[in-house]
Amino acid sequence: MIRIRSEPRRNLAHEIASQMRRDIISGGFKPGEALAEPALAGRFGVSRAPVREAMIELERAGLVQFETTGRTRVRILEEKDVVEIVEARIALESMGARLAAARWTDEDTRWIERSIAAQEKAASGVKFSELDIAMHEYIMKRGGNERLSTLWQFVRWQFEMALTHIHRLQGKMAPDLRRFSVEGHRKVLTALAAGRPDTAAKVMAQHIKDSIEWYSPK
Amino acid sequence: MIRIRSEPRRNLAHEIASQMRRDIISGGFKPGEALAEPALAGRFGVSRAPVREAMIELERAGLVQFETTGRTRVRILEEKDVVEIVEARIALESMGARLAAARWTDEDTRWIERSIAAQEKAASGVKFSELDIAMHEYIMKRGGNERLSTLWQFVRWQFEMALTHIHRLQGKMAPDLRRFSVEGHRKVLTALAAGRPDTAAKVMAQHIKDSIEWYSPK
DNA sequence: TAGCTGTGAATTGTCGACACTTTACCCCAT
DNA sequence: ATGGGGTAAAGTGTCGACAATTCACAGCTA
Repeated sequence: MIRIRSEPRRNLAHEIASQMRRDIISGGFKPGEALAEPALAGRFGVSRAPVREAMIELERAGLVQFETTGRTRVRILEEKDVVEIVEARIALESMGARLAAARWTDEDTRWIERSIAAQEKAASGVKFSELDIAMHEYIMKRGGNERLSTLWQFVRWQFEMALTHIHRLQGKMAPDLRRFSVEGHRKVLTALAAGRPDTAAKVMAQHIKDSIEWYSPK
Repeated sequence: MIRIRSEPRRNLAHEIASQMRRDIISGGFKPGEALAEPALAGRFGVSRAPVREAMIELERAGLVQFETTGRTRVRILEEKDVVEIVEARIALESMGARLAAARWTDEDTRWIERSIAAQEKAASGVKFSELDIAMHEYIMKRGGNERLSTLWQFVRWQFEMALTHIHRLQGKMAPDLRRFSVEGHRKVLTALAAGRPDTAAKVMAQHIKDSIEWYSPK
């Protein structure tokens, strides 16, 4: 297994940040919703100190925004934000794929093949998205650049948050998207397995660009 | 002028984080040095609460690292880290230049030309580096993607921190680097002014790759 | 009814305190 | 000298408190 960070500081703040992150991404907290520290402290059964620290983590991850008055709200994602998130993904993942291609092994190929197989059998759109993201994460980590992976995590969470709303807005995922997306994954794998950095970067960029257009058809 | 964020939350924590960031980048705190909260609180004349919050900001920016025991130390940058930082810069700035090329105006061209002129007249290597970074920052912001700019800021600070040590290690900056670097800037400007996204991305990547090799000659 | 205003309630920013953990150092045995 | 153990000092994680600020809302005015 691949570990990205040595060990995060294990304290209540980090615990709370992780839980809140999951809740925000899954839509448990709605965009624009105010996050008052006393309420959250009560919810988690702690004092305000760890809650405040958790909010800073979430703000840095872009899931939450501070107002000039000090209030904290769940970040609101608009059309423009989704474009930004995808552009950031392309920037980071192109480089990630480029680096990964130079270090790719047969074991990596097998991992991706298993993932693709699972994607094809995924029972739901949500499950498919999880497998999709997990595969992209694997490639990013495989690139071996911890900073790139860390930056990518931030974008990934914002992307997942956006995905939750797109799903809610558009109902079910377009059925063809999955087939189309898997096709893209196969192309990426081919480039990676061939050890072609330039090709891998280009194919990955195209794959991300393609798949997002299924969500927001212009 | 271009603003990236609406307004940061104005509190002591943010103030302290900014000051500490400057001090760490400039080498006032040495890599590996322990940052004890009581000492910092005394130094800034505040309690530990805002100091703790500032530390979280700095950790997210990668300038500081938490140990599993809770202690905070100034991050130590090794050879491998510099490579990672440069790769991250290439990923982000290629995309930044790509986006900027699509929105470039004559006014932007004039801004860069003024910057290049100043670079040629820069009295010291440090001053040159400042102008260099400022120019790269301008292009990033000009890309119009706030997330990309925010991520870039993190990498930028780490890069500046690394630069401080390289300067200290190698003494003065290689005199030819400046001429060489300015040459790269001119190529970037040409691609931007021509409104060629692909070219701008490629030239920017090459420029960053080139300029770093001057620092760490293999 | 619509808009303004004042007042009470809620929230933030910061502080000092305390228990628990980690570190540093001294002393002793070898 | 050197290494181990124990103890004091220092540091972290969390808490509750308080002043200052912001918000919500009822009541008043036009």
